[in-house]
Amino acid sequence: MARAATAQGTPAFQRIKDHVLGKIHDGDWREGDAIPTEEALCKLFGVSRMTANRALRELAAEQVVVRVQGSGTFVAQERYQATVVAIKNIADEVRARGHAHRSELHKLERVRAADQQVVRFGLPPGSVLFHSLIVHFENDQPIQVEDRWVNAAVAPDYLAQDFSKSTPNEYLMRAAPLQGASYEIEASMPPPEIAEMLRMGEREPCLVLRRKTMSRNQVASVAVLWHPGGKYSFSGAF
Amino acid sequence: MARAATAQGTPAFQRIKDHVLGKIHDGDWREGDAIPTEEALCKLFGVSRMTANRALRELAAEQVVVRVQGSGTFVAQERYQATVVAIKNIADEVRARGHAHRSELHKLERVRAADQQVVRFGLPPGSVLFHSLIVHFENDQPIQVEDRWVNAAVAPDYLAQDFSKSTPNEYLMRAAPLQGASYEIEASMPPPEIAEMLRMGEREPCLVLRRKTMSRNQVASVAVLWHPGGKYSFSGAF
DNA sequence: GAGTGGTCTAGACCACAAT
DNA sequence: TTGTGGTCTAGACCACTCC
Repeated sequence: MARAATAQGTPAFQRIKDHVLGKIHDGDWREGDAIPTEEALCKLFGVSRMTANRALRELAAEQVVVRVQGSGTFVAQERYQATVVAIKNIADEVRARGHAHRSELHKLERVRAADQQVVRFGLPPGSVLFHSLIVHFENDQPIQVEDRWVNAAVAPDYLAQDFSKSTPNEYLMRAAPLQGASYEIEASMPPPEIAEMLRMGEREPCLVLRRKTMSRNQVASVAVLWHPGGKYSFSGAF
Repeated sequence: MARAATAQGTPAFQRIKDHVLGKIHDGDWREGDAIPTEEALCKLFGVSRMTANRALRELAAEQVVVRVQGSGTFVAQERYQATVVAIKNIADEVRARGHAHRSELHKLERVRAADQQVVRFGLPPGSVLFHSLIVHFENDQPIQVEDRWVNAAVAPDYLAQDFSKSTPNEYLMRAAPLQGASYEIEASMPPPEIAEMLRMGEREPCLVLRRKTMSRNQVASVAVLWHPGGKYSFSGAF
């Protein structure tokens, strides 16, 4: 009987999954090894093929195994663990801590894509972009400078938003369904303007998040988020 | 017929998923709305219940919908997007860039848990910990100081490893199956010893990753990873 | 009690891989 | 040609929710 009897109430597909996970964890089946076919598991557990199939299909979705039609099912390569930083709307994040959020709008303008932006957005030169610069405060302490360029084709009403009431993030999430994003996190010394907006000392570094978001197969927005190094960190768990 | 005919070859369960995703994307079905029952989808698409069930079950696994037994299937709350930073073994990462990796071992010692460590590890005071301090190089440029404390109960052979040949990461992955981790990313000025090991200038900041890993329901390891701000960043996409 | 999802069966046909 | 996975059917019984 496969493995020590699992709880009675456990569904059959789950018992099969547990069996396979156990074998892999115990080292009986290693990376690249073929594991029993659906047919074999049917006999071993006395279930129909659909049930064995569901177990293996779910393990494949979880990247525990790899399935090759016509060939078999194999133990997948060990996955690298991933740390997850949730991208939150900063206003929600601050309020979730029970603090007051407010923001100051420093710039809100329409610009023609210059060379640098053209590269980042992958747009024809001369396309219209919107540019905003906003400082976010938590209990009247500045915690983020949000320097953002927005593709006008994706979010045409950007300039009409009231960014004292909502954040660009909130508007963009509504206007441009997020398709994907890429980002980079780095530590760097802020230029004097940024340092001043964040009321930082001369020798304090910033934690910088650069993020590019995609919507409708175009770059929707490029944001550079500056945070005072000593007061802000990204954290998470998995 | 539900929605514009999808490609002929598309499996029925996928066509149903696409239909539901389309309705949600178009705003026809909003957060919390009930969506058609399995029965209804069976009729709409002319399929058996197992097929409609698979479509909805997979959407539930993807957190697009929430299913409540006895009640119905509902559009899930919008998820916050998550950025993913892969935790890689730094040696692999460097080699993947086609560069040479080497490391220098500065410390490798057995210590008794002092107050600070006791808190982080949740261990009884006086427990045994191992401590290592290693500098990692990419093409002879220092790119990371790895300051690590390891729970001796989880990885008893830590001191016997040859860290010129493998990294603590590699050893720990083998010795202590990873259960979970929490981390924090911040920007800060390095203390002079760290700055010297990374050959950094006086006013350059570090990108610091603090990570706690769990194994067998205990804290396995606490690592503080210092990187030169200008030369190193975390990046990813989703 | 009626409606809904959770699970399962015993077949079936197909596409693809290895031989 | 044989074995494998990919998909699907037309039923079934059960647990749970809501009325």
